[in-house]
Amino acid sequence: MTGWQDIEAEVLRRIHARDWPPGSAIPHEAALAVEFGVARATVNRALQSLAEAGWLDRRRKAGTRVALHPVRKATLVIPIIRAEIEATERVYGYRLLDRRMAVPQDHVARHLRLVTPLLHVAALHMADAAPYAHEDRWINPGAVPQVMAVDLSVDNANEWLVANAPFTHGDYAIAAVTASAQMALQVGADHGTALVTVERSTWNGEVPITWVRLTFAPGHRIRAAF
Amino acid sequence: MTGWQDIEAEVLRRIHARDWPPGSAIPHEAALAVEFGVARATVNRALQSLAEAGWLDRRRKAGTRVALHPVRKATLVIPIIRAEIEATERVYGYRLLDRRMAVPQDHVARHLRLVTPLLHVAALHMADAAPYAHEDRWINPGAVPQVMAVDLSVDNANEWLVANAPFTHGDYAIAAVTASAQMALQVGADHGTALVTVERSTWNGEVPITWVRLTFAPGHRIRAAF
DNA sequence: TAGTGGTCTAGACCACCAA
DNA sequence: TGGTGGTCTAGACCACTAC
Repeated sequence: MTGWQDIEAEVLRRIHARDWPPGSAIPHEAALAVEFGVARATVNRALQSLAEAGWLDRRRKAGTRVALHPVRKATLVIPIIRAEIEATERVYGYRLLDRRMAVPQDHVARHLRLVTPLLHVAALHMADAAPYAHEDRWINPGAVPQVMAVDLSVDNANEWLVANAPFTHGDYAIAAVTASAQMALQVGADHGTALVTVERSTWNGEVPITWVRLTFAPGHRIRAAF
Repeated sequence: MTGWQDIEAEVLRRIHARDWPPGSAIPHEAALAVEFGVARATVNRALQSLAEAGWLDRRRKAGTRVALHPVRKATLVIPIIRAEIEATERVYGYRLLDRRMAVPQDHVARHLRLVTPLLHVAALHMADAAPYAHEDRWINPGAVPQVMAVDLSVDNANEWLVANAPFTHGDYAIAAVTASAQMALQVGADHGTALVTVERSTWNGEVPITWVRLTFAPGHRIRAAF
């Protein structure tokens, strides 16, 4: 009846109720284990979960304290664009705009720490035949040589890479840009409209895989909950 | 020598190395426990961690499989603006622009499910005396009556609420807007510039606490790693 | 219904670090 | 240096669900 999630909920209740105000120390694990009538490992599991969520600060010997600034974290899911569109009952569409080997622009080269020619891909993702997002991508063929043989007018790079290019980590940046004349045309916006962009790069250890900038159609919102 | 994090690393290595390709089943906990020479609980800890990170799909009876689409999650830290600015060695500044009771705009009222008058606050956050972000906030005095007595020209609402208004959850939306003439003036942009906005609402159980929209100065980027 | 993951226990030892 | 959290173990029972 008393699982670690019950204990987590009760501790969180006490934090919210200010029984244990921010900055204060809470009883140590052994004491809570006695109070709740469970093994210490069970309390430990609950408190670790709360610490990971940012509610508690735990240090050996110093004990456990309620976080002063509950640093909440919102989790952004990095989606497959097709899935994101189909989740809202719309029909996904895709069109390849460009595919060529080229030396990357400075900011891409610097970010990926590569100056060799890369595979450049431009494409458009559509929802119910309306533009959804423009994709501007550079792929490192040194990391995924097989990509050169893929017909990217059929398989889109987004999905092919997810399925075929393992990565260990990456980074993510969201910004706002004013639509250029060309981009306005692509995403169905008026010239000068503000658009959301997401830039992402992924790595496999020290090897850069790809850099991509998605420019979304006007009105796009990136949502998260916490 | 063999802790759960070592096992996590080894499993992740096998996933990256395609020893266990996406979609394939991996050995069950008991088998891995034997292979690594540890207790099943230790293997369980490692696999749970990987499942939470999105690398594995686990279901009772069905076993554990490598995720087909490694749904990576980027973690957005929700910052105290002062801390964000001071982290880059700049001097934080704050100016209250407006404070009054008012009936909220439609979209705010709908979002918070409240039609009563709320406390409206407008303020400017600065970094080294340059505009950093404009804050447009509505606070529910029914949830935090003490806020009415706070001198918001000294204590900024952002920090006061974090320290004094416990919340259980919230939501988050990022968008791009074209700077209005007035907003352009506030954040030091040209009229028509694209600006990043972040809208956030927080709740304490069923009780809405506050809705806020931050409009950042031109060029602002929201970053995350994964 | 049986196989798999989810969790609990009681005890133990260790790592860290504030006092 | 002692108190605290971090982790491991061996065993157990339970919950879920594919078959």
